[in-house]
Amino acid sequence: MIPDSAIDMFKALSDPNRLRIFDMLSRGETCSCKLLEALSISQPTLSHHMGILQKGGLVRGRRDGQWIHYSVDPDAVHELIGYLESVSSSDRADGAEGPEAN
Amino acid sequence: MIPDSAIDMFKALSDPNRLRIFDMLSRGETCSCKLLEALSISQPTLSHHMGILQKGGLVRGRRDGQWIHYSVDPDAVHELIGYLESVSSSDRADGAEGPEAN
DNA sequence: GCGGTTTATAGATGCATTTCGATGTTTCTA
DNA sequence: TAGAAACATCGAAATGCATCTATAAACCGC
Repeated sequence: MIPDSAIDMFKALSDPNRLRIFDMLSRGETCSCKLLEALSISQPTLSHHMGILQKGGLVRGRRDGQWIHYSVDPDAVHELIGYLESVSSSDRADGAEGPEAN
Repeated sequence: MIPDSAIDMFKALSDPNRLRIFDMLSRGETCSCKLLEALSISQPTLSHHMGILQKGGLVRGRRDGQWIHYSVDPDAVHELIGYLESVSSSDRADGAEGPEAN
């Protein structure tokens, strides 16, 4: 079956700015200031995107005083990988019936 | 680096109907008629979605007379898996510098 | 070539999304 | 408690997207 969260995850990664953010975070925990420097978008727009990434579960924020440090949630990424692997394997685990014969 | 095709792939999978189609195709080659039966959308809408899935590279169509049979392209899926695996691993292959220390 | 079937395209419409400036809220420091 | 900095929310504008109907194009059997 398709995980409930898959749509939100794919949607979160389907925007160029968000995918760029995701990619930056994959290199290590990063604060908003660094993201703002790199992305040439406004602060409210960044806040909006971070909300979508967090709602999708792919990214977590850790408050450190005034700043928030964001990082990728590996478990969420692995969940997505697991689903894609189940798709790419020819016989699926949830009621598969193999390739069609027509 | 982010693969050029990643955005198109994520975008292709970020719609409920397209993800459902993708999931159906993962169980084996399927013709449009079956997809139309399962999805309660119009034929032009299905054609639109199949175009997006194919442009993203995730799905291929094979013409057989009047019909077109669609299937998942495993290479494209593996490319996406590869990217996500590079993200979830702590040290990345393309100029990573590890977690921040701040 | 003709009628029938399948697929693609065109045009329109309503909804969602991205983005911004302005403003509010939270948090630390003095 | 005041001020400053970071972040979130609000309201609005612009764009994008999913969906439909109508129509065209491709394909097959006769």
